[in-house]
Amino acid sequence: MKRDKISRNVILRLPRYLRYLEDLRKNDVDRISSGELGQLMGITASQIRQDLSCFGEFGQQGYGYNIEHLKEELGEILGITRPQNAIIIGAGNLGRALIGNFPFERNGFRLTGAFDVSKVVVGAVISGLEVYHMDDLERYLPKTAPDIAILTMPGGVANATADRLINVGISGIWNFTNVDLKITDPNITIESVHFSDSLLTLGYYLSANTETQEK
Amino acid sequence: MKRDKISRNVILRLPRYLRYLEDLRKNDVDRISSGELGQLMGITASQIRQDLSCFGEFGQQGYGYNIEHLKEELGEILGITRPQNAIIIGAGNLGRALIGNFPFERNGFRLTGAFDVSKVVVGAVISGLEVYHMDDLERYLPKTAPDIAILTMPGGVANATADRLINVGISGIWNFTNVDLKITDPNITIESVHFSDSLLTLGYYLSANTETQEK
DNA sequence: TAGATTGTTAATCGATTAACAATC
DNA sequence: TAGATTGTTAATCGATTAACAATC
Repeated sequence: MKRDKISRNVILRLPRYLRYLEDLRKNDVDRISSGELGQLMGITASQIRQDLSCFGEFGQQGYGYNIEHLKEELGEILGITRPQNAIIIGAGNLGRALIGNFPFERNGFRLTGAFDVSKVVVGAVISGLEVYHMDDLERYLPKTAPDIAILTMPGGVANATADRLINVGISGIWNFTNVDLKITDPNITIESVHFSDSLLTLGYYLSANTETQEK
Repeated sequence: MKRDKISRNVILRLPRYLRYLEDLRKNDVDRISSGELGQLMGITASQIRQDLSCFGEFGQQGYGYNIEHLKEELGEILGITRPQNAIIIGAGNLGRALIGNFPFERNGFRLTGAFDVSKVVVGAVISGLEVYHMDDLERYLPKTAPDIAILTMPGGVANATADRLINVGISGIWNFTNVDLKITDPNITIESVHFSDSLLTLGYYLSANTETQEK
């Protein structure tokens, strides 16, 4: 597959496609045309067809797309069918929120362990998941067998922790700290969720709107 | 200001600029050229100068940018200096994580209340913030005076809740639910943090990498 | 079959990068 | 002053949209 050349913009739209398809299936809709889906999502039919054509031919002329089928193809592309193990570093409020509520399985991941440095949480079991001490990372490698790590600890130690995790063989990081990880290895995939970047953006548009109204 | 035409791509980079400038200030750096900053951030000097020129002239030929000054200008643009009131809807794990740990003040917001529907949390005080019942939203409007609402409740009720909040005068939403809010009013600003979209993206790149290696 | 809709090629639009005169 | 670096205009690159032949 010539996945190398597919632009990030396309990739970022795939999960949204999947969400809409899941919704449609829940409402017992069987098929949809790119035109209808585009209307639903607020984008052009062209864009949908272009995006999907990066990965194969999933539709049928005169019919559109079979939703169940397309949903499965997208799931395949996004790796949902090949679950990866994840460990979570930092069992504070955010870590616990993810452990307790986030549907990892439905997104192609499996939580196999949590790590922290605080004596208050180490040894605890949160929603069935054991919390180990960060010092024991290596000891629990056979048990946790992590493919990726989720960083929910303070940003100050994020880069040092990331380096350590990469050293033990992790290949991806889901980064919730408010720092850009300085990783040079191109084989390590990093996805960041920057809460404050998002909120600042909201702040910008709020201010911009206010100014417009004042005129 | 002709803010209307500024592309979203530019806006999304502003918080990142601000983060780097704050870091530099912490390290007692006073000035920086677009070339140096670009190197640091992994983007071109041209892009930085283009982005900033949307908002004004903050640099000086032959010198570069005064970091403290630019930092303040960006803060101004992002509205940090005009704090907005925020209420949080949903005092579950994620809500509590935000209440307890997120630096709202530094990002131009002030938490004035939390709302939930569960008897377990209503009436509680979390990190100094009172949790009211969602039924009492209107009653606490004078006290909370919200400009925006943060949605951390289940996705199923997100759209109904958003409508209700807009009815009581909110002008922005920071959406953590995994649904696209169906809001038609163009004066309402919505910023979403879609955890699972982000994780699915990570899953895609992990799969793509594996395939490449297998070749 | 006729109508609908795909996948894909071409045209357009917008965003990023390069270049450079202005000037600190 | 000479060197450095800006803000901005022009050139390039990439992404989105439009168009259409192929075909279910």
